[in-house]
Amino acid sequence: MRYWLFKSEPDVWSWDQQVARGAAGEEWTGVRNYQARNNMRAMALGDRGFFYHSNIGKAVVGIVEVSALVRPDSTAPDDPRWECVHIRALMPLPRPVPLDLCKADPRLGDMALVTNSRLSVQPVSAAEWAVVCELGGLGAP
DNA sequence: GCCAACGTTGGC
DNA sequence: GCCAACGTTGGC
Repeated sequence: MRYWLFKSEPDVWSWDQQVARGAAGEEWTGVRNYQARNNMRAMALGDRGFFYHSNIGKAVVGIVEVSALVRPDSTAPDDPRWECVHIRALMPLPRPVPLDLCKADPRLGDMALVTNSRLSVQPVSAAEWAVVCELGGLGAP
């Protein structure tokens, strides 16, 4: 299983809205960046991802799961370049992990969230995944 | 609201 | 294929 991070501005699409979709999940529309799209092409069913609130909040707030493989983005019907996966909410982080906490943690120095702030769909390493989960109050010993 | 960083577009 | 101009993202 691989790990990812999905960014959303909460006034456009928030964690609460994602949760409200339940197990049905939701199409992750709107990505118009090749790197981000390519990351979605690399996703497998059941891959996990962080749900990150950009702009407002600036924190990792929850965990999602890839619930449908990449397919054409329904919001770009005339442009076959753009594709997206579906994701569903699994659980919130007991404590949201703010961006500045990620920046301050030396173990996350290479995380794309820290080094490439403009990429909206990012890969997360297994080590980074474990650190953010720990900071968020999940799976601590 | 500003602006730096970055990606994309299009003229040459 | 280069690169200047432009647009967008997202932190501050």
